[in-house]
Amino acid sequence: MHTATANCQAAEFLPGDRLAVLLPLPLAGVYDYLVGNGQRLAAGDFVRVQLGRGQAIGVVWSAGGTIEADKCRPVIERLDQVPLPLPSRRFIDWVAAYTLAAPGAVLRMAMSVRSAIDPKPRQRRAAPCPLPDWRRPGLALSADQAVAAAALRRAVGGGFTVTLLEGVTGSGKTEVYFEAVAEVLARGRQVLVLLPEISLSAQWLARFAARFGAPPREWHSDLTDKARRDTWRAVAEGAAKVVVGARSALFLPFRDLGLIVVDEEHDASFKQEDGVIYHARDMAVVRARLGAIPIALVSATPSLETRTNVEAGRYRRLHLPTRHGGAKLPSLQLIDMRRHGTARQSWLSQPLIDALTDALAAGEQAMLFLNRRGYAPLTLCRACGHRLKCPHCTAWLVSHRSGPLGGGSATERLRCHHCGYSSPLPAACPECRAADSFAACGPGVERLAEEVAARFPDARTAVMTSDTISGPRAAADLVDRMVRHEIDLLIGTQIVAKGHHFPLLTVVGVVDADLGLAGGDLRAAERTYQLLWQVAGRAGRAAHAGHALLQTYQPEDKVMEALVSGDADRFFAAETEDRRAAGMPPFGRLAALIVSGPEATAVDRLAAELARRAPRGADIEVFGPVAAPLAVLRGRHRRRFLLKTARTVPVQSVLRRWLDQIRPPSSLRLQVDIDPYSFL
DNA sequence: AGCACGCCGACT
DNA sequence: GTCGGCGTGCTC
Repeated sequence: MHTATANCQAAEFLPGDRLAVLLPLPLAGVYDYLVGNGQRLAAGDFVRVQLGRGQAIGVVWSAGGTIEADKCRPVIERLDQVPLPLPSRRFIDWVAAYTLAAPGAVLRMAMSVRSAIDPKPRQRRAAPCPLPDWRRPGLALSADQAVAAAALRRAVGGGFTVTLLEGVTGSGKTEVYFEAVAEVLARGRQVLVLLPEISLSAQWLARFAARFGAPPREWHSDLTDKARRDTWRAVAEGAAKVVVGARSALFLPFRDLGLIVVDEEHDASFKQEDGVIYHARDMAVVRARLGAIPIALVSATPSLETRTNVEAGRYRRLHLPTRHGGAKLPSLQLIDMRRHGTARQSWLSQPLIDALTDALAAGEQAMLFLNRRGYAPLTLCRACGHRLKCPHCTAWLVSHRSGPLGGGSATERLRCHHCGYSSPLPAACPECRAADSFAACGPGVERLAEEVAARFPDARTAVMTSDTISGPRAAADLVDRMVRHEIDLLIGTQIVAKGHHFPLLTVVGVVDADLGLAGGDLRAAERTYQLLWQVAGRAGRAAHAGHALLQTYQPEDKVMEALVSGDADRFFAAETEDRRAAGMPPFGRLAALIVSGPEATAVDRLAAELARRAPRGADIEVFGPVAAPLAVLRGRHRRRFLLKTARTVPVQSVLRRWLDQIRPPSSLRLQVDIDPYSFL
């Protein structure tokens, strides 16, 4: 572990000194180098060093001394680049220690833009960007909003605090935290706003520009190299004042960060599931603490973890209980599918059809939500019952009948949603050779669109999924078409649940409200509640009353009852008690260990060895090994362990002691997931 | 992550 | 007989 950063303030390293350089590579630790003649170096400096036969750019981390001086090579040069600030360095160390990732792998996330750091790739100076103007007046705030905004403004400049800003959909949370943003800008410091699915937030960007007269800097995977380089440098130099980004923006080298906002803090996409596995919301709180700055967690349906922190007095809570501008929350109605069964090849019940008919007749818009991409989730052979499966994963192939951009090309393809495998529908059953024997089972959004087209031939419909949206522009286009009422009925996956605002949308139908409840992981109920509440909240955000209709086969389920009653507090209180009783997070700790490799026997052998050496203790339980639910993924066989401990157990050192005894053959991978959210 | 070294198939 | 596949191992 490398946590030596904090004690060297502005210590200078002089020629002949040994120093530790962190390289943005998944190495076990820092590498030692010598300060060369005429060099003066300090922690945080970007330096070019020799590594093997080649060169690499790294960051001076601390004093060296782990390796004999005669093995050390001199630093080639110090790069003319703003040094990586201390809070960023401490954050990298902290994340590495917490996630058990190599520190260099974490640094790599902070140095993702080589061309911004290395002067060798030619680059022109970026043109200056217009700055957000905090002096512009904001929208008029309601009394509730004004109280919350004043409290958030007071938090700015007051050191580390965590504030939950909770408010129903449409209550104007964004305008409230914009006031805190204005306060930070007035003080000349920087702001980071984390959003899930940044590429789909054109409406957020428009609101920001309307409030501050200039766009924020964006940070996400769809950026061009040039935009990425310009923004990275502007953040490092302090010229970029507001950055809105996906989770990786947390690792930008902010020169003087003054506030972090995590919008939709409950959103599961803040959990990074590959590479360095971390939860951006939790790490954002750590980043705020290390920077001694406030952080606001914003949500209509805060996570159970955040609610628990509020109850324990660790976080403060600001609440916006009503919709802004007098809009009413939608009515919410369950449709008991045991009574309102549908005809075969049909997924819309009569009450939902009636509601859609009424909305369309009134010139309003409707939305159908089904969290399943493609045409049908399963294709089977009518002759022998064979199910078409992915050759590389333990998963059914999903049939897709639309072209990649939603065009209705007639060719049917089968796709694996886990590995990207794709093939045409075979001419005959690979098992029994029967021809033309395939039957599509169950609905995806494409098939739902087919039913809608048959039932509402005059309605203008569109399907919104990651398959029909190729990038931020396509998403914005579709949202615009919806806002301009060029679409009557929008069909979509959870992409449509995100914070879009459609004034004419009055009816939301959830085709399969039970979908998220299967599988029974510890957050299934919570997640389903949050998702369905968010989807329902799309309805009736302006002058018109909204109605949400949820088709369910288990209307007596606690989630469904909570949604109809609107009593979120009681639902979360019950969930919290369940978690407390079971010693589950946030009252206990979980870590997952996943062994994977191309050969099942080798994977099992390593898993057995891990099981033999599993940690024991009063407050420690180890479950496994078991085959992962996705037993084979991308051709790799997978076995899982789950480590469950009391809150007081230092789970990282337990894991380290466990794993240090084992040297896995290089064809096998051992993945640690601290605080797992996915149990696949 | 690169970039080596290292043993087994199709070519000038 | 070589050129070259990418499997494993190291870089201060």
